[in-house]
Amino acid sequence: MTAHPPGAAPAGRRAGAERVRDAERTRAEILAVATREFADRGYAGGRINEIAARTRTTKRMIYYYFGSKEQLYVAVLEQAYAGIRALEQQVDVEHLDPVAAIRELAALTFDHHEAHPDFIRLVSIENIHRAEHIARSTVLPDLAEPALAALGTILRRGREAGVFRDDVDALDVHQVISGYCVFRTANRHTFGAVLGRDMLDPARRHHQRTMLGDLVAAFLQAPDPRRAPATAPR
Amino acid sequence: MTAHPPGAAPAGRRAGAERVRDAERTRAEILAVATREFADRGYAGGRINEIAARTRTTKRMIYYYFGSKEQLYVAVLEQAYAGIRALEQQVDVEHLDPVAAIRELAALTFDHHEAHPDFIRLVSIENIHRAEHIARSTVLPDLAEPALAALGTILRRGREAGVFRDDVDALDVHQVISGYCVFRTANRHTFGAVLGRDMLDPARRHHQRTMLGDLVAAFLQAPDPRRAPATAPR
DNA sequence: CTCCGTATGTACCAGTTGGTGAGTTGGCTG
DNA sequence: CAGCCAACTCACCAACTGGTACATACGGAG
Repeated sequence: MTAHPPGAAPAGRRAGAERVRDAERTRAEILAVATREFADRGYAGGRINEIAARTRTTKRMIYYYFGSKEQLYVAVLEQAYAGIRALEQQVDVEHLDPVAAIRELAALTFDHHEAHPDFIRLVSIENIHRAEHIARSTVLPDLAEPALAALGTILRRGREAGVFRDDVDALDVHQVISGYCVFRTANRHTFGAVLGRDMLDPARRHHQRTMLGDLVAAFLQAPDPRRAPATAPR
Repeated sequence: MTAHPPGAAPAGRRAGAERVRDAERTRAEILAVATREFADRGYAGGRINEIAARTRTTKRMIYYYFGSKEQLYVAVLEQAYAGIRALEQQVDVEHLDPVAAIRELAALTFDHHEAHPDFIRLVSIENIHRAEHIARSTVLPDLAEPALAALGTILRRGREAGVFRDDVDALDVHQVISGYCVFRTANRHTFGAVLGRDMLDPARRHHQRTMLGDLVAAFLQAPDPRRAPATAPR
C-alpha cells in the first residue's frame, strides 16, 4: 500500500533506475503516488506538480494517462474502493451461531478499517465533495458491499432462531458497525484534540474492539422495545 | 450578493442597514460568509476572493481583520465550536431514571447533529488536516464537551442502580453516540452512492433516532459479557 | 471646523496551478 | 533496416490565488 522499494517488484531490472519504457508501471506509479497525495491533502489540496515530482515521470505523463486532475482523482477513488471489497466476505456465516457470527463480522470490519486509514480519508474527502466524483464513476455503484449479503444471512438466521430483533435490516446494522469503525479513524484528531483521548491508541484497541462486538450483539439481542418497556428486562 | 455596482449601490440607504462604518458588523459578516465557504469547499478549496465577493466588503478587509487565510479559518472553527456547546446539557440527569436519561441524551445529540450539518462538515475537514488548526487554537481545548459531565452522572447512577454495565466510561459512550450521529451526516453521500440509502431521509428519521436510543440502552444494560457467555442469557 | 486614527476601497503583484503544444525516442513489426 | 506508434521529455502559458502598497473617507474628539 505504501511506497514499494523501486527495484524489488519486476524481475530483472536494475535496482535504482533503468525504467525505460513501461506504460503499466508508469501508470501504476502515478496512481500510487496520487493516492497518497489526495488522501493526505484532499482533492483541492492535492497538487499535480507534487505528484509528478514524487514520481519518476513528469507531469505531462499524468495528463497523458489520466487527462485531468479530476479524472486522476476518480481513478484513485475507483482503485481504492476496488482494493477494499476483497477482504469482506470471510465470515463463516453458515456455521457460526448468529451472535458469534455478528461479532465476527464486527471484529473483521473493525480490523479492516483500522488497516486502511488512507481509504477512510479518501472517503471522508469524497464526502466533503458530496460524493460528486464517485457518483460520476461507472464502476463503483455495483460493488454494493458484499458484506451486506453475509450480514443479511446472519440477521435472518438470528431472527429465525428467535434471538435477534426483527425491526432492523442489514443496512441498519451495517450503518452502526461502519459508523463506529469509521468514526474512530476519521474523527480521531478532533476527538483527541477536544476530548483528550486517542481512539486509536493501541493500548485501547482491545477494549474498543470488544466494545463494538458487545454493542452490536446487545442491540440485536435486545427485546423489541415496542412491546417490552425498556426498564423491565425479564 | 454578487458584485455590487460601484456608484449606484445603495444610494438610498437601506432601512436597517446603514453599513457605512461598522467594524463589528463587517467582521461578523466576513466570518459568516467564510464559514459557509470553508464548510462547503474545505480549507484548500475555499477561496478568499470568493468570500470577499460574497461580502459587502472587499478582500482587503479580510486581511485587515483576520490577517491570513489560515487565521480566518481558525476563527471560523473557533466560532463554530463555540456556537455548538450551548445546547448540550439539557438532559434532566438527576430526575430521569438512567435508561430514560441515556435515551434522552442520545436523542438530543441526534437532533443536535442533524441540525448542524455545517459544523460536522467543518469537523470532517479539520480531521483531514489532522486537527492541526484546532490544535493551534487557544480557546478550544477547554470546552471539553459539557455533555460528558451529564453522561458521567447518568452512567454512575445507572451503575449504582445495578442496571448498567461497569466496564465502559463516559468517553466510550460518548464515542458510540457521537460516532453514530456524525457518521450518518458526514458519510451520507458515499453511503448513499454505494449502498443506495439516504441516511438522512426524513422518512427514516424516526427509525434512525429510535435505533440510536435502543443501541445505547441495550449496550449499557447488557450483562457484562466477561462473565456471562453471549449465547446464554438465562 | 479641524484633526486624526480607524475603517475601507482600488489597483496591483509575484508565485503557483492545472493544463498543453510540439517535438523525441524506444522498441516492436514487417 | 525502415517504418511507426506508443511512451516519453521539455518548455511554456493563461488564469488564478493569497497577499499587499497606497490612497481615502468616515466620524468622533477637541
